[in-house]
Amino acid sequence: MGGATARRKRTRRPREQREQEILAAARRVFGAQGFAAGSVAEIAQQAGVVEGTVYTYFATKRELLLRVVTDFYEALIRDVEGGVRALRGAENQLRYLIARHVAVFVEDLGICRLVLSEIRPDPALYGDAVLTLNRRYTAIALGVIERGMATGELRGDLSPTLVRDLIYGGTEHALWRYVFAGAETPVDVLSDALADIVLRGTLAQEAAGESAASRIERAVAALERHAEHAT
Amino acid sequence: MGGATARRKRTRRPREQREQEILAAARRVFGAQGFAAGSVAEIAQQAGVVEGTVYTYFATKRELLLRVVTDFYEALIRDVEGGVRALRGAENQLRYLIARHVAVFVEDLGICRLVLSEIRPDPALYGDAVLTLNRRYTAIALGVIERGMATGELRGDLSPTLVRDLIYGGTEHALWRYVFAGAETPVDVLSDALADIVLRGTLAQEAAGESAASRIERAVAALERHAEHAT
Amino acid sequence: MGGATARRKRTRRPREQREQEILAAARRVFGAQGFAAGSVAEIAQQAGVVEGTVYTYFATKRELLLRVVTDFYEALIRDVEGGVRALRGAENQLRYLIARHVAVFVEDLGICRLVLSEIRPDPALYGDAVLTLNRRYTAIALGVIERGMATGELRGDLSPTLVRDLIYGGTEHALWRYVFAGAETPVDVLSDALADIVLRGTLAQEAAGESAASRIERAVAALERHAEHAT
Amino acid sequence: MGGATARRKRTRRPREQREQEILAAARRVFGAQGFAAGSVAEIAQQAGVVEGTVYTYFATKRELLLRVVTDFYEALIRDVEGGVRALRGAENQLRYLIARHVAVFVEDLGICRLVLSEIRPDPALYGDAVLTLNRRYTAIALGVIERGMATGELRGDLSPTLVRDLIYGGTEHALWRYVFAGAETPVDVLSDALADIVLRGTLAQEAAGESAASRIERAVAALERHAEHAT
DNA sequence: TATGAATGAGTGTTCATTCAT
DNA sequence: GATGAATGAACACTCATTCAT
Repeated sequence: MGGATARRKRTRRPREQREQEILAAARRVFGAQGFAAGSVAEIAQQAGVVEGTVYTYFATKRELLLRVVTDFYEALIRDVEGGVRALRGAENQLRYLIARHVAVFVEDLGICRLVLSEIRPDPALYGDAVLTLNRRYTAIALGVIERGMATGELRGDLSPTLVRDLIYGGTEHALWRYVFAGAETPVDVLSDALADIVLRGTLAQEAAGESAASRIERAVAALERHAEHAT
Repeated sequence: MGGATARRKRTRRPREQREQEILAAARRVFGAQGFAAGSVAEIAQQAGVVEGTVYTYFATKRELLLRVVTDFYEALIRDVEGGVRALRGAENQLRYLIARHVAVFVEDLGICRLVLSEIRPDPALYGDAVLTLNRRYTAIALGVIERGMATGELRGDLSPTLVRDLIYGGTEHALWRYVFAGAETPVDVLSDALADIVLRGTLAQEAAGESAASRIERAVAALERHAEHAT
Repeated sequence: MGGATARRKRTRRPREQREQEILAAARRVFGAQGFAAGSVAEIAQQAGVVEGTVYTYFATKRELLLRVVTDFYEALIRDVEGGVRALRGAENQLRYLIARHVAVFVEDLGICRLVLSEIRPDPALYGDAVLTLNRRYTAIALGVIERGMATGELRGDLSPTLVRDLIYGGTEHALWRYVFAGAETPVDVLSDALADIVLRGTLAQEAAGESAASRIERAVAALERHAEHAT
Repeated sequence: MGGATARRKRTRRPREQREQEILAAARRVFGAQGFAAGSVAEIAQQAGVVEGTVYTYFATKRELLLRVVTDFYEALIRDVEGGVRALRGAENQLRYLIARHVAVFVEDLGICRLVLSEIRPDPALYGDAVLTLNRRYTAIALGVIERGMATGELRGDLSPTLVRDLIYGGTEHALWRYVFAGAETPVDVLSDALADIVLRGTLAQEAAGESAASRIERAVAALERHAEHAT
């Protein structure tokens, strides 16, 4: 009729573009609702296609999920590797890595939750692909730590992998609190505090009267904590 | 044997005992497959009863899950609180807490995975009961840290909650590696190493004491950043 | 122990009395929730016995229902037969029957709804027993009508059964409106109005200027209608 | 035939047609067994589809029911309104309405039973949609009655809604007898007889005109009763 | 006789996947 | 290649009834 009701033009798009639209929709849906709860029907709808079409691009729901996660990880790794290369010194680099990890968690909470809560615990999903990507991602930190130990900037008597686990695990754990509380995450403050613990430890220096600097620092830290709680 | 279908003998047990059998089955099934994937049908089968019977003991699948988790947490808390009371000194107590956390993770991986991956992210499951229990559990570490800071045994310029997050998060992260690798977890070695990092930090001593100047600089910078946020 | 917690004395009651308690509970439950929705479990609980006990008194849920209905009908019939015998004249008796029917509907709405909505439509429930009772009940009206026709007090050219159907059906239909509206039913007014229609019909009298009486009557009826709508 | 399980050929039909097939099946099943007792499984089977297919057309069993009833009512209302328009005079129109009501009850007993016995008593089913339709249907009779009273063709001293209740209620009641007896319903005879009673009443003429005195007495008594209630 | 734990067939509903068009 | 109607197996949950105690 050529009437008002927009008769959807059978949009013929390049295959590549359609695929990206479906991936974007899947990322939104999986991020918001998780893998199990997010339905293929909704992904199709958000991508502006029909359910069956999704299956011409991705053989199964699982495969679609893995592509979403893979794409996410690869962009992240590319980005972080660049960032590390631009810095000098293990401490600087570790502080950057922690800050970046905190930031990505806050920005892409949905995907992070997806990986941690649904993919990682499920052997059927957490296959070689994701495992490899995760290793590549955390290997960045591992490299930094190992080089820091080699140069003597970091203590050499600790397991590098454990240090790395502490960084990522501690970060995630700390972030959950903000997520559950529904509070705005103080990204910078949190990153610094985490880095401090990992780098300097929690034991008081044995040497008494150590330094004016540390006393000032302690005062600042107390100030920060106070401010943190006040907000 | 010989009969086509093993006609279940209708057995009768004290209520308390049946309940425990169902709880044990639920713990196995939920631990192995998770909450969503674990079916009531399988729990019933493993408990040696019929599906309907499960519902005479627990009103919903969710309620059954919560009982499983509650029972688990309460035994754990009782145990850990006793352990901490028996020790003196923050370092000793933290080392014990880390070791115990590692151990429980290894022994009850299924339940831990369940709590971390399914209950915690889902507001419908993560209700007051589990929230309270989780707080009680992590509050043990928090108390140890705060007392350590008060006595001066631990550095007082760190956020106690962050230290706690680092302990639990780092532990969990480190353990996943063994889980995925299917490797036997070296509980003692791992516990000690984690404790070392948290307590002593990763920076080499020279670096830690490097220069008053640089530490003042960093402290001021942090102060500045924080002031920006506050305005 | 003899403790505070009232250890329920194994109440040993005469069989007859237990049966009455169960019947009373069943009447409440079926009346409030209907046959399908009312569960044997709840009836047992309200009767203060255990599910299995119900089945030592009544073989099936259906049988229990039928006893409830039977008891209800028999008391009703006994009562109404007595009432009719005490009156003289078909008109008086019909007015009484209508008023009584309206009243029982209002007082025992639950049971009436049960009979009309669940028993009557279901051949499996509406067996000989209820059918017979219903016939006995409506036969009272039938007898009145037939005797009225025989004496000439009522028009003889109408089907007695149809007149009866009109009385009962019209009453029920009119009452539903109040039930749905949740309004207090004006029992007396409604009874009279129904009786008027059945007895006098709706066609205007052919004879003009018939009577001062009918004009007054009409005015009163209009007044009533007005009041009815105003509340 | 020969095959162990009749492997259903996957057929494809225009959406509209499938929907009608499912609606027809639902009408049969709900009509025969009621809403609660009729299962989606059987509807699907009778429609020649699989259970899941039903849910691609109707979101819930309840929605399917409402469509069945809505479709039924709308066709009925359309038909009856046309019929009334074609006639002149309140008596003629009422006779037509009664006859039509009797006929529809006989033809669509299942649906009528459904509406009266399951939908109307259940607030969850008897929502706005059905309520409105039912009002539209009975409003037709109401309009006829009111117009008849206005023109003086019908007695003006009766409540129009009560007259309507008598028509519909009496009709329904009378019909149950035939239904239970399993007898062929004499539609025409029944319609005429019902109309006679409603229109002319049952009192013999002498009685109807018996005495101005007694009628005045009754009217005054009614007025008194009503005044009591009003205070 | 009374108990109440146990049964098991049944319910409506969901959704990843397939395949005729 | 794209479609979307159709599939079918699975799920949590209910409840009248049975029967070992």
